[in-house]
Amino acid sequence: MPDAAFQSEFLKTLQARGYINQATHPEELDGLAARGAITAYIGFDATAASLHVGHLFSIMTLRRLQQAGHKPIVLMGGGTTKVGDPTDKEGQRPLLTDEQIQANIASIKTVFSRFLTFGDGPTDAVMVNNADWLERFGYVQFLRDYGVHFTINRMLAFDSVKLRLEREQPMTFLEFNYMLMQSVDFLELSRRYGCVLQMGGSDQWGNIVNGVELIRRVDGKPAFGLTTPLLATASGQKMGKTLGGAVWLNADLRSPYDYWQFWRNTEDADVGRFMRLFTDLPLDEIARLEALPGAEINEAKKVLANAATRLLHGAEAATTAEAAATAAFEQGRLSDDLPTHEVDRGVLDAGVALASLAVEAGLAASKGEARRLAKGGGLRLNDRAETDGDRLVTDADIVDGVVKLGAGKKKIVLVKPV
RNA sequence: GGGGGAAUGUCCCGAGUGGCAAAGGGGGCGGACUGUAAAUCCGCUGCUGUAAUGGCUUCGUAGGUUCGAGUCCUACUUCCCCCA
Repeated sequence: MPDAAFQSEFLKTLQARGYINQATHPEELDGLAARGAITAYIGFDATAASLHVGHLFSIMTLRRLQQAGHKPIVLMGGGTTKVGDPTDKEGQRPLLTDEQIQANIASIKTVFSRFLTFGDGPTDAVMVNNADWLERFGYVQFLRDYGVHFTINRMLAFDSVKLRLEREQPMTFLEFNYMLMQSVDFLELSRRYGCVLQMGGSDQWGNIVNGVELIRRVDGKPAFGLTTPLLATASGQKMGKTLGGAVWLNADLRSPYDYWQFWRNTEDADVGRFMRLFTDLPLDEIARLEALPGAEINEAKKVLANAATRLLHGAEAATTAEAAATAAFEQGRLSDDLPTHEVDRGVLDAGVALASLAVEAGLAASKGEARRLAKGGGLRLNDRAETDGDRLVTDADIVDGVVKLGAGKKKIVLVKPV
């Protein structure tokens, strides 16, 4: 992106906070956004029961849009999920059934209301499902209406397709059509809502540009695309997977405490960038915090964790999570708000192997793994490393009503007899 | 339609002579050092079980040969390349 001085509040903010990777016709878009409210959308496919931290980038982009006085559209990919986006995947993934997709959409939906204000007002967010139009086309009609606007020559040149071909990996005709469907989505939203902008991750550039061109060609209407940078940590790792699995946004899959911990464990070099992207903290405050020297940067990480958790789970959950973390890590105390696993009192009366208990509590995937963890000194029982995975855990190990299990330094589960 | 090649530890890449739970790497997890950071070093990374030898299940699918099959044979599936 050129360092063009944007006029519109929206683009100024995006640029200042580091959301922009690429944009089509940036000056034109800026002018439009400066003159009045625009409508923009981002699509989300329903491939899992929850979105994860990687999607947060997109969600926050929509939030910025609304904050700047524009109208966001959340597009659920009920139709496109059935086809499967070939982008960045080496192979085709198994096709989901209608029921799975419906269930996923229902589960995903809940998260958006925390970041966006929905309603009927001019800048209220709306949620739509592309199954509403994509599933209504007849094959011949679809080909005649839209197929004529796409050349194979050009489609083959896009990265999503080119990479597959270069790696000699199969790309089915089904997936090949994803690009058309996404383009038609944009056209459809342009017609229904006067949507002029599609945003997305940088891997979506090809898909987005196609939509922009389709609208300009078919309807002669203005249309723009804007992509966000790929989200990676400063040390180059893909973001979103830490401490055992994806960082899901739904609370039932990843507790607020874990979510808080995820942000608390941010690398030093990422703190400023993440605060700009994932919190509403003012820029000058962020600049001050990220400049904290040495270990003081940990204060900034707490601010980040609090702000990010507050956005997703609410202020109360954030406070609770911080208190639990402070107690556990800084004071070595227990807090009821740590993740808890309940067991029958009888189990402890009889005694249960430590390894089994660790598996039950979710600290290890199998007993073998738990044993290895123990042997490596990574399994702790009431804060003492326990190298024997077969050691029986009994009533005698209950301290203050719970047995405290730890895997590594950061994962703690309280086992509570009931 | 004909000919040739390929599918490996359910995270990925990838070596593999009939004795193989299967080299190596990435990733992940754990330990040390630190600041709940990064970098670095060390260990672990199929399930299950013993103090320990063990048992079970894995190399595209299904059969077969063999004391023994990832490795050989047959059929099938999928993919790649060449010819038509």
